[in-house]
Amino acid sequence: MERDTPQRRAIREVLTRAGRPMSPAEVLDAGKALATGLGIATVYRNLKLLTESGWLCSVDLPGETTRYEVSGKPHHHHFLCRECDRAFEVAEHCPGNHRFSAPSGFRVEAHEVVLYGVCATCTN
Amino acid sequence: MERDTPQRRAIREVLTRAGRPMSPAEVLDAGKALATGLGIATVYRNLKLLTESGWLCSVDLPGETTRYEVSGKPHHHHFLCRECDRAFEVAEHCPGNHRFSAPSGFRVEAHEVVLYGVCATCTN
DNA sequence: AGGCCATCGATAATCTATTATCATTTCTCA
DNA sequence: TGAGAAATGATAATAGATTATCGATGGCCT
Repeated sequence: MERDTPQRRAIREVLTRAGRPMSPAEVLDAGKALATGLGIATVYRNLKLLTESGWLCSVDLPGETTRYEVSGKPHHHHFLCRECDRAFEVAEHCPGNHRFSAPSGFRVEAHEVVLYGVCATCTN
Repeated sequence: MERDTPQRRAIREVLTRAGRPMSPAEVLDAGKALATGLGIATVYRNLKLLTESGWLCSVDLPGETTRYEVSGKPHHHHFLCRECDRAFEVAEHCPGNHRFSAPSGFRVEAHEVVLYGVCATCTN
């Protein structure tokens, strides 16, 4: 059966609080504050488990390591801060799938928009 | 000085003809037809050289290995075929940088749009 | 033609991310 | 409470991409 461990609880807590996609390393760092001695292997194991169970979903950004975010959120895109290298969710204004056209013969089934810039924290 | 070798010529030829971003492995495959015995090290070396000289630019797509395309083209996005895993350029209709808004405090400096689907070749 | 040295090909080495191993700990339920 | 199995942490192993090494080759200039 699936057990309720402090480590697993910490990992879920971290991702819920953050509300943004996090890398395994980020989850480890933040998780240590909630579960002393937390190891990277445990982080990877649980990110995988939680993803398979549907609670998390993976987020790939160009040239970046895979991040994970709590699933079930409405359609949104991502913002990557060039300063702190953190990823954020951007829910506002999506041009919509149909707005992205491709040459004839090409069938567009999905799209991904990544914004780059400086986040609110790093701007100050 | 920089020499004119059959290998380097082949690599440039391949990327020019293709007109789309190619991975080192793709360049190697196609390049072998133009330069017998072409090796992967030579491909990497020249992709690096050509990128540093500005003739090529690198293209990162989510979860994909870095690709390279001839630089100097106007603003465009990329299309990744789920069938053949080839990347293409998509020049048509860009919503424009200003159309992608982010929460207040966030400064958007660039954007990347990646379309996923089935290319014209794989559709048939 | 002759020589220098950029370049080549093969492959070993490196790097980063992720997974496997294994002894130990600790949930969970009877 | 006690046993069994899931979970953990440390770390070795793996995987894929890219770079370094090195002896051999061959452009390019005199």
